[in-house]
Amino acid sequence: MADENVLRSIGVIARALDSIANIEFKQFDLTRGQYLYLVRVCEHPGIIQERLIEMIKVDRTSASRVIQKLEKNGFIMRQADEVNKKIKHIFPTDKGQRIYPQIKRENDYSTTVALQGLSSAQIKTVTQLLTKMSANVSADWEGVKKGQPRQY
Amino acid sequence: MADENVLRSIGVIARALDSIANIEFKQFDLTRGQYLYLVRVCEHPGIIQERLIEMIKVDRTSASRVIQKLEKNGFIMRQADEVNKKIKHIFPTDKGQRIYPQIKRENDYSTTVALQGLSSAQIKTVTQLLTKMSANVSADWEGVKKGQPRQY
DNA sequence: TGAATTATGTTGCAATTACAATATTATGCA
DNA sequence: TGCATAATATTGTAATTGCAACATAATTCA
Repeated sequence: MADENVLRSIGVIARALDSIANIEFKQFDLTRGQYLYLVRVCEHPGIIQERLIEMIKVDRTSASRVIQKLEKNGFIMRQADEVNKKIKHIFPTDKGQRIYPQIKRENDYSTTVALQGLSSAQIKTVTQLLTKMSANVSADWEGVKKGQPRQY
Repeated sequence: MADENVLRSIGVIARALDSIANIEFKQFDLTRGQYLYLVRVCEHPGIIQERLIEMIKVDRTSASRVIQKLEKNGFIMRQADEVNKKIKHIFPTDKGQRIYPQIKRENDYSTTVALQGLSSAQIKTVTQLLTKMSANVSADWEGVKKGQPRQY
């Protein structure tokens, strides 16, 4: 079944580029996994933890710890909501914002590498299809994380 | 830059489906990450660790430990090479082989979910493009893992 | 209106992961 | 032919990760 290679390729690309990014961001004092959160916080200042979790599909306990660490190390800061005592808004600090262009640059470079040899039309196609696939798996992830087994 | 969404979608799909798989394989006494190795060993009996590492793009120390654990728990067995004392061939045990159909079934189901709404032509296209992208990032991964910084 | 349920975030604990260093063996080269 | 280099795998260590349980607050519902 050739279709299975879709997910295998996705897994390989994700692991390879994640590993590369973690290694490359060590020079900015970002430890494993931190860049993933920091870049989203920079692009969505004021976001709350729950929205981040939904956006990037990570475990809530991992997110809690990474965000604590990013705050401790001065990359982000958290602000309580004025009305809703349950949520805290996350903002990048100056230090965090200064690193954002490097993360963008690395991400753009990795994208260039990954897309090498693809035409503009193919890039557009693969982008659209992956966006759809991402949306497709989203519901299953939420359900399984909430303890609802998938039936198959 | 819309192109950056390619890698973001890939990351989301990979994390979501990996998390789902780890949760679903707990019932087969497979712990986090183990299914990834076991399925490849079942499909490539006799493979050596180095080849597995290249195939799935994981850290060699992680691979060493996961394989040890899989052996300890009776899913695989290792055999020294007759000629080359440095390599060990990895085979699935009966126990390991019995779980293979379940891993395949889960993987097929996840593929079905991910590809929902895509036509056959689109599936073929995205498969081909992802295979190419996977090959594209492979060289960078090997270089960076060997300590060679990327220039950009 | 008050209890039940859901939402958001955190902590204890144990397992996993990866860096750095190490060990052993095979291969390359002068 | 012997030394240097590369290849394959492992271990010590510390950091990260996720399950299960927990805490607090908001929302739902009878």
